[in-house]
Amino acid sequence: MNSTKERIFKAAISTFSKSGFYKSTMDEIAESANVAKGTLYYHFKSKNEILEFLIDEGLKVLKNEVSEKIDKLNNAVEKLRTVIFIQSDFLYKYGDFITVLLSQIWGNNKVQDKFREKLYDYLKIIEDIIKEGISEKLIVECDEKIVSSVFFGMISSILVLKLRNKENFDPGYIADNILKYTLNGIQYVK
Amino acid sequence: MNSTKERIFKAAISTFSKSGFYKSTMDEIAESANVAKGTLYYHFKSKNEILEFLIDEGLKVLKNEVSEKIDKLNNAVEKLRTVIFIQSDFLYKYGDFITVLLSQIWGNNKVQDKFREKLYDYLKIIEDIIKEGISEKLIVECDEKIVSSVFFGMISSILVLKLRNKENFDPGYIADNILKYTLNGIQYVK
Amino acid sequence: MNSTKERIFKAAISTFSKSGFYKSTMDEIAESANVAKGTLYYHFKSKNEILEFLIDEGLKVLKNEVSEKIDKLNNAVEKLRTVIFIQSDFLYKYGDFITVLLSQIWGNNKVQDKFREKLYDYLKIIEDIIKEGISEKLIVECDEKIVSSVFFGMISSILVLKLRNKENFDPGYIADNILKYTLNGIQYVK
Amino acid sequence: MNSTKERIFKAAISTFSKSGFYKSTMDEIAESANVAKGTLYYHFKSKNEILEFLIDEGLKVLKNEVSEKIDKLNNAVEKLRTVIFIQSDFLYKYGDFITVLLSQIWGNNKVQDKFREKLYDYLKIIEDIIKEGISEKLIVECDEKIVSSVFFGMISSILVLKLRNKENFDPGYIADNILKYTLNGIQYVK
DNA sequence: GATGAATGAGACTTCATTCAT
DNA sequence: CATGAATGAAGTCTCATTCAT
Repeated sequence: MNSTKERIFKAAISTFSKSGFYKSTMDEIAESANVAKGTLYYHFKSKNEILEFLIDEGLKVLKNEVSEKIDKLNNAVEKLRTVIFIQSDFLYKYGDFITVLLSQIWGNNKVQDKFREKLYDYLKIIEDIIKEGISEKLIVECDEKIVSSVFFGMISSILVLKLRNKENFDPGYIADNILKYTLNGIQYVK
Repeated sequence: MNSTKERIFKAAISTFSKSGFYKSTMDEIAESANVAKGTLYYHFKSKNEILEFLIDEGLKVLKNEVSEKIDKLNNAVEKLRTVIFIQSDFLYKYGDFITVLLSQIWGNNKVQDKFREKLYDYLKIIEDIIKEGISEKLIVECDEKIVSSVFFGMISSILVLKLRNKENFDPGYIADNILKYTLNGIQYVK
Repeated sequence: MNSTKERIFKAAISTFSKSGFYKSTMDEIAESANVAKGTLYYHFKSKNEILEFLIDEGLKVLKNEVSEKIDKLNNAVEKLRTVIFIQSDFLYKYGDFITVLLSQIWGNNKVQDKFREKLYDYLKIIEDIIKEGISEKLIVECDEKIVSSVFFGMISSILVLKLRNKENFDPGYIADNILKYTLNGIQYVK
Repeated sequence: MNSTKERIFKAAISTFSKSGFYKSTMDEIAESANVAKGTLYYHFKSKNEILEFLIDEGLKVLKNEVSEKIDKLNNAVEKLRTVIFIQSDFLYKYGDFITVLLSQIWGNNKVQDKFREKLYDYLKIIEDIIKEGISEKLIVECDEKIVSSVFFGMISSILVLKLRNKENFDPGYIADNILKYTLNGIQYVK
């Protein structure tokens, strides 16, 4: 990615996250990227394509971070621990991207369907870990579709927390706690 | 709420959920409500105000359903069970509303901040249940802000599931499973 | 004029003067008159008709005040003195009406042409006084069309003054001075 | 001012003058300027800003014409003579602009207040001439605020005359006469 | 590669007017 | 006489996109 395109990319994430995709204008993105409006169209076919590119890249980074770290581990519980930590850390580092993602995957039109498909690829990684954990008897028998969705829901949870507690948001603390509840449950057992 | 305003209200939910808030036009809403465009403006000041009204009403219904059922119970675990069930059922019945809500609460502009504030009112109900459970020793010591956010994240989880499995989405089954994992955790204990 | 129509009439003058004819809405007028919007249409055919009625009435009052006072005088200079004083006083009492009038008589469309025609009727009164004064050798030979127009221009002058000096606008002082300059000129003569 | 913006400027004066500011539409202006509607908004933020720009420019030209000619003269009476002549000539050349101006300066809303402020800058030039004339004993002691307002009122007078006598409007004749009456008064002196 | 003036479809909104009550 | 809910034509403005330079 050459430097102009990268500047546009970053400007777009920041702009979309601040104002949302629809309220962001090509003018804003161009200004924020310090290029002329026409330049956006030299690097991207359309505003939609910027969004698509952005979501592709973001999910690619997330998937890579997860895959990389997970491959070195050989215990499903450790892997899930890692997933939770990475998600929390990712949101800490790339909150703007998550904001854009979460604003765009609901709804039933084509673009949103496409984005969700990309998301499912990520969820499959989690599903696989869960299946592995079940067969290893480290995780209880459960519906892996539901559980992987719950893992995704955690991203929403963490973003809600972050937005609620802007000043002191500690991704490590969050991850630790969520992990504990997820593995052990919250019910008190005598 | 007189009948015209109600027709507009319903048309708006359906339209926003189908096309998203920004891609929905006042023309579409008017047509779907079978009124003239001007009539929308007789009952609402602006498109934004329709959205606001819609989110207010939706969250009010959700809060009422939860409060009503919860007040009859006197056990925090039972209450959380109920919350999960209601959330799942609510999403089954009013998926369109949830779609609109989840598309609008991320981001940092004024309107979204306002919507999130309304959401926090709902989360406070859950926080209270958790505090109650902790003091009753039915729930383990935990950070109630995090846990209540996780409970909200479940709404996202369930919507992801519903969108993924359009044909056979069974709110009872989902609720049962999520509840089990939430209370007992997913780690296998010998 | 029954009481409802009169309330509308007064509300219209005040509203038109505050916001101008085009920015005033029937809603505003109705609210200011404390009647329902439909009631306006019971008493007037249209918004334009309200304006027309208002200008007709206003000019009628001005013409009457002038005619009444002038008929008792038998000296053209005294008559002009009276015209100036009445104009100044009228503007003091009915500034809102003058504001509306002065905003509506320029331009070339039909309505404005019509309003100007009504105004010319007033100017003719002044022309006649001037002609009378010339034949009586009280006033120098001059073009009475020009001079009567100048007398009208004074209304603009006085409104400008009033708007500039909101706090202390003294119609008597203004009238005295303008009269002096008009009769004697402003050039210093040895 | 580049050529597109200038075309819009001229189209706007002509359109506003024909139909008045409020009845003129952006469509009309665009068509008259031979540009697309969007182009108007590329060069001006809003319809109001076109009006503002137009009034600024018009008054600037008037002030410049007056200042330029006046600076060469060193006699207050000659200066006033020049003012009257320029006003009359300006109205002959740029009647459309004067029409727009006179339709917009009455009333009490913000925009009109702003326009009047700009007008006062012009009146101050006249005030200064009058003060000068008084100190030179060329002009009688008088209230310069009133007299400068009267000079402005003449613009209204002349426009009334022009509108009344469309076919034969001779700015030189008008100026000569008004000047005579203004300096010497209209009262016959033995 | 980059620019930015120009475009025009289409969005939101306003508001005078109507009409059944 | 009076009301006010409903209308829809028409206006202002936005903005993604194009294209000649």
